[in-house]
Amino acid sequence: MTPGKIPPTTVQRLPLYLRCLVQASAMHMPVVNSVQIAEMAGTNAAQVRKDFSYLGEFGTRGIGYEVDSLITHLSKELGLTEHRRVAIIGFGRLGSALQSYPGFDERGMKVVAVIDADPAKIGTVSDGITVESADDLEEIVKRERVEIAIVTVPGKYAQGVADRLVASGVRAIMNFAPVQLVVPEGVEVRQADVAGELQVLSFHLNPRRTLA
Amino acid sequence: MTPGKIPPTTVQRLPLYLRCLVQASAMHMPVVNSVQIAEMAGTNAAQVRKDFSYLGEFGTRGIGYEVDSLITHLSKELGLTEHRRVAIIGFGRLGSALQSYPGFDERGMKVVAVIDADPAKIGTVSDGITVESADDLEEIVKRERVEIAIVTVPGKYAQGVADRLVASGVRAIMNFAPVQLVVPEGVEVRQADVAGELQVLSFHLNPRRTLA
DNA sequence: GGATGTGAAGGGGTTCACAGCA
DNA sequence: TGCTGTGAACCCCTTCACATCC
Repeated sequence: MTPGKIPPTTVQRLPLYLRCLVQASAMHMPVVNSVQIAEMAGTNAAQVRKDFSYLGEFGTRGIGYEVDSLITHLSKELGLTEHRRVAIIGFGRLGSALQSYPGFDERGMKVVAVIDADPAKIGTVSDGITVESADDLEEIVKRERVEIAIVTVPGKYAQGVADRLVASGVRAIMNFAPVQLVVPEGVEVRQADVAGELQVLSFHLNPRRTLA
Repeated sequence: MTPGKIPPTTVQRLPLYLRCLVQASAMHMPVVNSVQIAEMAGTNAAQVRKDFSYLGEFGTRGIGYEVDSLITHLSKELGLTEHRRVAIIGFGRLGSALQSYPGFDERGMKVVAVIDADPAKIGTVSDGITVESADDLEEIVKRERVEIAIVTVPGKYAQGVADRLVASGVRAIMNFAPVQLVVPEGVEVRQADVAGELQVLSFHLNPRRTLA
């Protein structure tokens, strides 16, 4: 198939595949087939092949996929050829936990700015990065060429922060505040709602009628 | 429609609706219609009505939905009539950030145990809860009647922890480690992968062919 | 009149099954 | 032979449009 359009559901699985392939590479497996990838990723082989086929023809019939080459392809597809420049807005417990998360660096993310509104935090240094004032959000975003923003401010401030981020040119936001952000066309938001996820789990705990 | 089976996609939206309704209640709106809910939730009115219809007939034609009554229904459906008993396994930065997250209590979750393997942390008290040893995981889970476990241990320990949780009777796990957990039928896992989410955002930043 | 509840239509995503190629 | 790549079938979810009821 000619690479052209990639279904959103496929995009969502790409990071998972990438993780599995890196793992395979670390285990010195030069080649893997779709069945093996499916096992690692917890899906089925047909799904894996279909997903990869949207990106191009990377496999060899009768053999499988060359791991390192596929890692390169996926990384390129995900825009991870160089680290993405990330800002964290809101340096509370969650924000600081995220800043020091080692998985970011390993997976193509680089935190380049940390912003908070609390004067007691502003100016403190954490992991080599100085916490800066929310007042200066716009110039910080531009100065650091921020590509992705992680919002961990209290819910009532989240929309305001998002508006300023968008106005400053940010086109990708990960929101941990439990509010639905409204953003213009062309800006991508992903919502993280831990309490909501736990509520979904809670649903399944109920002794109930079976699902559809 | 006779309540019977609820599509997984609908279940995933229930926490969102609940949040919106609580907000509407706080704004002293006694009744809302599907258009208003859709606006708050960022979906469309047909979706809202269809979702609610899986749960029963809660609305009044020509009027809309009585907010407080709908909150009660949704809470019941999500199994939140009393707080769910949650354990946090892995008291690193992320685990401790989650423990002190006020949104849990507001939304039906109660952290009843915190477990870690680090002797330096064991015995310390945080927010009224004593950090206990991972060695005692099984008895802690049973003693506290843990219903939902949040796993924030390093990736290489996550599967082992999950196995022990399942063996102790836990049937709902929220996993923050970047590994795919394998669990028996009947155990529900939700995967939180922040780096993966950022990679999805990164994909959308690429100047590229349009999506399907 | 007005908004719900719901069959029916429409659109995607997943799975199947096999053609195609090393 | 063996595994990929993919059209087609299948299934589920979303959206539409309207009958239904307050």
